[in-house]
Amino acid sequence: MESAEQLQQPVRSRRITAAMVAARAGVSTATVSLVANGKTAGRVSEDNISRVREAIAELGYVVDGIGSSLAKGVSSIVILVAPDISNPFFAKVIAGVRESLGPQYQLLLSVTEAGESPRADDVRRLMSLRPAGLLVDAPSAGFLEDLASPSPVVLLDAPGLEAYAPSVNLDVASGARELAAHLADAGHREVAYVDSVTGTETFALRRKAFLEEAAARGITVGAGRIISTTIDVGTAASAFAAAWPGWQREGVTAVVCGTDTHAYGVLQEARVAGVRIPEELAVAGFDDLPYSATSNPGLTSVHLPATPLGLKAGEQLRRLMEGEVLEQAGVTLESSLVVRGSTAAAER
Amino acid sequence: MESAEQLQQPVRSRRITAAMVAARAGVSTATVSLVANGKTAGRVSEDNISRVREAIAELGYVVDGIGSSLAKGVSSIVILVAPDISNPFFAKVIAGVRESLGPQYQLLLSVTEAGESPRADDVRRLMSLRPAGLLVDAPSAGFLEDLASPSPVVLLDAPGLEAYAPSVNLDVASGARELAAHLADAGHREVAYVDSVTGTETFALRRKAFLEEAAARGITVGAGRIISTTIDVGTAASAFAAAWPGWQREGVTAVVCGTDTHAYGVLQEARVAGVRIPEELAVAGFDDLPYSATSNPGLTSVHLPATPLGLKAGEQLRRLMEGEVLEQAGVTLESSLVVRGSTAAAER
DNA sequence: CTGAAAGCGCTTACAG
DNA sequence: CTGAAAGCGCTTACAG
Repeated sequence: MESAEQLQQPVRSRRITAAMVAARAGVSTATVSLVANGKTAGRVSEDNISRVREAIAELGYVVDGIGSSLAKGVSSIVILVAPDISNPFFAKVIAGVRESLGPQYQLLLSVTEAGESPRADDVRRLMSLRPAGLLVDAPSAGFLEDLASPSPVVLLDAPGLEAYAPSVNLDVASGARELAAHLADAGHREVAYVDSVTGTETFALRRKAFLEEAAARGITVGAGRIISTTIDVGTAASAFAAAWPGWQREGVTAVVCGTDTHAYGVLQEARVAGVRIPEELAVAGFDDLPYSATSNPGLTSVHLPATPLGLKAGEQLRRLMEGEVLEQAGVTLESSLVVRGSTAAAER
Repeated sequence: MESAEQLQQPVRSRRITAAMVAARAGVSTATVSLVANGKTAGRVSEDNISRVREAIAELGYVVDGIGSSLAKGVSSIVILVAPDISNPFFAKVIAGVRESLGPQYQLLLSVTEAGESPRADDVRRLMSLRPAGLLVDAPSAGFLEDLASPSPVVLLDAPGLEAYAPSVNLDVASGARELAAHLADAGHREVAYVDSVTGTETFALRRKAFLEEAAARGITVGAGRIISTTIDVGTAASAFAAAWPGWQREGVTAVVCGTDTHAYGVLQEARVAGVRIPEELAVAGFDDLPYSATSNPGLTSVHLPATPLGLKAGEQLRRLMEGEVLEQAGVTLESSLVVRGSTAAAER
C-alpha cells in the first residue's frame, strides 16, 4: 500500500498540509500547529516535539499563510503606504523598514499615483488582507481620518499628525533654518522657492520653517517666487525655465527646492540656459540624495536620514505588533545642512 | 429589538461579513458571494442582485481577502522579487508594474540583501501567501530552479533564462555595442570596466557585449582592468580610487560602468582626485537614470526603459493570471546610447 | 434562480 | 500532555 502510494506522482507537486505532517508524526494537527508556532512550552512532550519536527523537515512543511491568517484573524503582512515611490529617498526608507521588520513579516507596498494618498476604496481592499500592521509615509490628515485601522499603525514623516498614531519624524525645520541662515550669511536677499505640489505636511513644514527664518534674516521671498511641481527632474526644469526670467529681473540670487530632485531640474535647466551656478544663482535642496555629491556642481542640501527613518519606524511597529507598549511614541530624527558647491559664496 | 441593537456600539467597529449582508438582503451568503464577485450571469435574479448591492453599500461590505483566498486557493497578491531596490531604476519599474496590474492585485515586495536572491526559506514563506502571480527581476538560474511556483511567473531583465518562464528583457547588448563603438570612434584604446558584484545575467551580458565589440574595434581591456563593486556610489568611488593609479600607468583613458550609480562614484572620486572628465578620462554607464543628465559632467549612458519594462511585465503577468495564453512569451525592449559630456571627444 | 452544506488550512479554547 | 471539535470568512459544486 504505502509503496504503491510512493510510486505515484512525486509528492512535491502537492501542497503539504498540517494534516499530512500530523499523520506522519502520529499526532493531531493541533500538536503540529503548536510545534510549528513554537508554542510548545508545557503543552507538548519532548517526544512529540521531535517527532513533529522530523516530519516537518521530511515533508518540507510550511504553515499556510492564508489558513493561518484566517484562524488567527490577522496576517503576517505589513502594509507600507507611500505616496511617492519614485523618489530615491524612498528606496532607503524601504531598506530600513525591511531590515527592522525581520523575515517574519512580509512587506506589501501600496503604491499610488505620485503624491496622492490611496483612495478609500484601495484602503479597504488592503485592510481586507488583515495586515499585522501599517506603515504610512507622509500621509494627509484626511487619509488618517478615514483609515481607522484595527491593526497597529506607525507614521513616517508625518509632522503635526502625531495625534493619530505613533510617529517617526524628521526634524526638517531645523535643517531648513540652517539653510536660511547659510544663504543669508552668503549675502542673498532675494530668494525663490520651488516646492513640491504634493500636499504632504513635510513639504509645508520645510517651506514654512525656511520662509520664517529667511524673513527674520532679511531675505525676501515674494508671492510670485514660490512655485510648485511634481517631484520630477524634467517637470522642475520646465517650471524653473518659465519662472527664471521674471525672477532674474527681480534680482533673485538663490533658489531653494523642496527636494533635491527639484534642484536637479533647476541645475539642468540652468546649464541649458547658461545660468552660472553658484555665481549667478545659488541652488539648494532637501534630502541629500547620493547624487547630490556628484551633481554639477555639488548640491547643497538638507540631509535627511532615510534609512534610520525606515529602521526606526519598522522597529516601533514591530513592538506594537508584538503587543509591547512604546515608551516613546514620538521619535524625531535630526536633519542637518550639507554645504556644497551649488551655494559657494560669490561676491555680491 | 432592532432599535435596541442600533443603539449599541456603532456598527462600524465590527468587521462586516457576507453573512451580515445576506441577512440584511434576505438571501444566502452564496448569493452574496456571487454578486460581490460579479458572477451573477444567469445565476441570480435581478431582484436579488439589487437587494444585495444595496445591502453591500449600506453596510460598507468588502469581501474579506483572507477568507476569499482560502476558499479560492489563491490570493490577489502579486509578489515582486527584486534583488536591488535601492537602484532608482527600480522605482520606475515598480511604477510600471503597478499601473499595468490595476487595482485588483496587491503588490507585495520581496526585498532582500542588496544583490541577493531570496533564500529558499523566504520563498517558501512567500509562496505560503498563495500569490496570484510572481514577477521576478534579475533572477539567477539557481533561484528559478528552486522556485517551482504553482502560480504564473513573469521574468524581468533575465536574459538567457527565457526557458524558465515568459520574460521581458532589455536589449542591453546592442546598447553596449553602441557604447564600445562610440568609445572606439573617440580614439580610446585602453579601457577599464567597473562591474556590479551581483551575479545577475544582465550585468554579465552588458560586460560581455561591450568587451566583444571593444575587442573587435581594437580596444584593450586587460585582466586587472575589470573590477566589481556593489551598486553604490560610495563603494564604487572607493574601488575606483584604489584602481585608478594602476590604470593610469597603463594608459587607461575611459571607464565603462555596469550601472550609472557606479559611474557616479567614479565621477565623484575623479573630482576628488583631480582627474579631469572627459579630458583625462571618459566615463559611461548603463541605465540612464534621471540624474545622469545633471551630473558633472552629464553622463553618457545606455538608456534602459525602466517604466516600459514594468508595464510590459505586469501586462503579461496579468494575462497569465486571467488564464489567457501569451501570443508572445518573450519580449525584448530596445536600449540605446545617450551621449553626454562625460565622453565628449578629447584630442588624443 | 436559490440555499444548505462541504471544504479551503489553520488555531484555539475545551474536555479529558 | 493530548486530540476532537468549533470556527475564522468565503466559494463552489450540488440538489432542488
